[in-house]
Amino acid sequence: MNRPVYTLKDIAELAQVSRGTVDRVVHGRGKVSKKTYSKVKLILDKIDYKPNLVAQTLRKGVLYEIAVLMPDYQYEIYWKRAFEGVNKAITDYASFGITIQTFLFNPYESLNFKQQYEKIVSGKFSAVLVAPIFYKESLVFFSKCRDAGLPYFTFNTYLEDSGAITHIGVDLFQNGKTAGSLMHKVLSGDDEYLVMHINEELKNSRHMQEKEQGFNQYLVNKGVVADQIHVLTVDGIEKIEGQLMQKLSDVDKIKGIFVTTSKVWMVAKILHTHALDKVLIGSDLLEENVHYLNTGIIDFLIFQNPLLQANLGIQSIIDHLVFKNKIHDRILLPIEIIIKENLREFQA
Amino acid sequence: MNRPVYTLKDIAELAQVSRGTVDRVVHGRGKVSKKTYSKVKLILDKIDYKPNLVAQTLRKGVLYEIAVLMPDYQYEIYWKRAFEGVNKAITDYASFGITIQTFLFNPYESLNFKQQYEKIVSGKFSAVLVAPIFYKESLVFFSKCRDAGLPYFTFNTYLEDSGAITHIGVDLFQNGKTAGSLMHKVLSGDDEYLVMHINEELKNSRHMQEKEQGFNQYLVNKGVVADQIHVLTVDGIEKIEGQLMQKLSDVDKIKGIFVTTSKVWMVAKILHTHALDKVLIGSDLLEENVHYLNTGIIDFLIFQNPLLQANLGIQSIIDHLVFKNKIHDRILLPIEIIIKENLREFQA
DNA sequence: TAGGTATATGTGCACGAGAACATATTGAAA
DNA sequence: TTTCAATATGTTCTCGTGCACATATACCTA
Repeated sequence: MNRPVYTLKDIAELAQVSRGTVDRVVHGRGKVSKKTYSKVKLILDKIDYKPNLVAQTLRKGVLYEIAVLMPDYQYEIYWKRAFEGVNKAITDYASFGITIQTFLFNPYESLNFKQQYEKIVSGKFSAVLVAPIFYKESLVFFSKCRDAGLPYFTFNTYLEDSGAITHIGVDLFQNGKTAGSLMHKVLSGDDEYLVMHINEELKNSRHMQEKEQGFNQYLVNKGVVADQIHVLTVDGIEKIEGQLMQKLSDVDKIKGIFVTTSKVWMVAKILHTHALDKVLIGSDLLEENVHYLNTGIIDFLIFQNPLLQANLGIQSIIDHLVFKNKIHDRILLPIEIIIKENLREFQA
Repeated sequence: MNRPVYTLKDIAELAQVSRGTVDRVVHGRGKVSKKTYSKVKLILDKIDYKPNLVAQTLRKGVLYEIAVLMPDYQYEIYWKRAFEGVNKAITDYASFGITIQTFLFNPYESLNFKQQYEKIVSGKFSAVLVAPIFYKESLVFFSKCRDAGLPYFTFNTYLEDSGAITHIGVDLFQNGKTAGSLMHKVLSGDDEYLVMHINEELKNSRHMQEKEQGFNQYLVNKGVVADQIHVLTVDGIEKIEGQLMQKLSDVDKIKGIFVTTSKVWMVAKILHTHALDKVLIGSDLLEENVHYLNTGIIDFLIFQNPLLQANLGIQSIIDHLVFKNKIHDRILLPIEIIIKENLREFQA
């Protein structure tokens, strides 16, 4: 079953050369005659030599340094969990010679994003994990990484053709479908639906679109007619209450509301003060959302485990660096459905 | 922030003794005078010396050997995922000097369980992870472990006061509450509920009880009266259809069925052949269950990620052995709610 | 006090890889 | 053919631990 493990010494003996020469072939450090090179290379390939990581780490002190570039949770609490995921990875892998350095940026300042990525590009990292929430700036960053020969991995925000080795995230379309399905199970035949976009920031707009489309597609497949699905886009927090109440009084058959962003608690608050009973679905485990889930105003929260995303991101990088595995282009994480009763374990 | 890392050599210099002496103090190998011992020990404590794992692994070849004792999925397909979780851990940690040996037993033969654990007890393992599905036999095993000074961790099946260092599992009561909540959201006021236990094996009975209690408690709290909740215990697969159809014709207000075991697909099959439309909730991602989830007969599956349980089990052991962390007594994993729309990612 | 034996302490090697340094081999020009 | 450089190959030391072995003290007895 298990093939024997060869060391440099073994190979040196097999090839009748010295360890140093084998080492040069392994690392392509030149200074090897063609003849010896091919002789050693042949053996190397046949036995699929993998250097002993432990020895490598002991010798080099540090095996790999990984950079993480993500928003600072001081500005957006959503990122706190992702940060924790990175921290977990830091402690988990420190003893094995892998160090991780975190670069946080203000998610409302693309300039700050640039400042941080400059540090990474000019540093001496083996790979970088990034949450590319700024579209244009990220493309520039990627091209700089390619120039520097720095492998990059993305999480949270998917950019098509980014050139990232692996992306770790969730399928937003499916996320919307999940919301649609849950709501459809709970409501009955001629009830009507409302999709709400609470849109402080343009950078989220694609996210919201995808979710809406998934939501619609599910319902339409189930025979809900387009007239039964309403959309409300609010582009300022102060306008929410007015616009929502207007909509609900215009269309009193609306029985379910799907909020595409994490600001669902604002809707919950409004429903609560007006004593309105609707099926309410939102995203993310913000403290406020959890509160309204517990009080029963929010029925479902859909959760894209940011802690796990970040943690898996690091793991993928290590897989790539250490084990040289060609892994998946895209790792899709579960879309978690959260209700009051299964909330606790997700908060741990 | 980061304290400096001391090596044996550093400490030897600080204490004005040789590396060998420090080594003897660290490992308590005797042959050290009281005076030197306390001198070295003092320094050791002050700087909180932790041996370099990498060097240790290089020197010793293997750092730790971990045994896993769990059912063979050839007999019960549920365990396949757990097995995969263990395998993942094996490949993940192999390079770091941690080897894992798996001992599978027939979950219908307690004798086989004993045979396997004997091998572990008489082996040279550093720790063991066990799914203690046989109550009495497990207690014996635990006491043998304690005698042998072998730390043990449990997963999947929780035994109170087992003496395990950590248990990894899900809260079954909460599992039942989750089912109750989901069903209550979907059904309306005077619909009635049915809890089904499909009980091939006594060993599952406690599981099923806990789930039923959680289910009941939730509904009763919501004002559902006890008369609306029916229970059907089936103790032979061949009797399911007869008993179920009898029940449903007796009580035609039953609109939702909660099956406490993973055999929910059998109920789905029956409902399907009789063209009955009920809200159906069950457990576990068996192939058959997934099929009926996809065809819409099963509405929700509640999932206790066995892969993650096993994987986290190994991780806890490593935390304990390598980092000597005193961690939690009990790790509770999320209760995952699965519908057709978010199924895909859980199967990966 | 010499001799011997416990007991205490110090030293050297191995683990496998990496890299600096040392040595050997080639080839071309004088 | 000699000389020198360029290239090719071999050797040795380092990383931190663990353990076997070597050496050094202390203690006891004749």
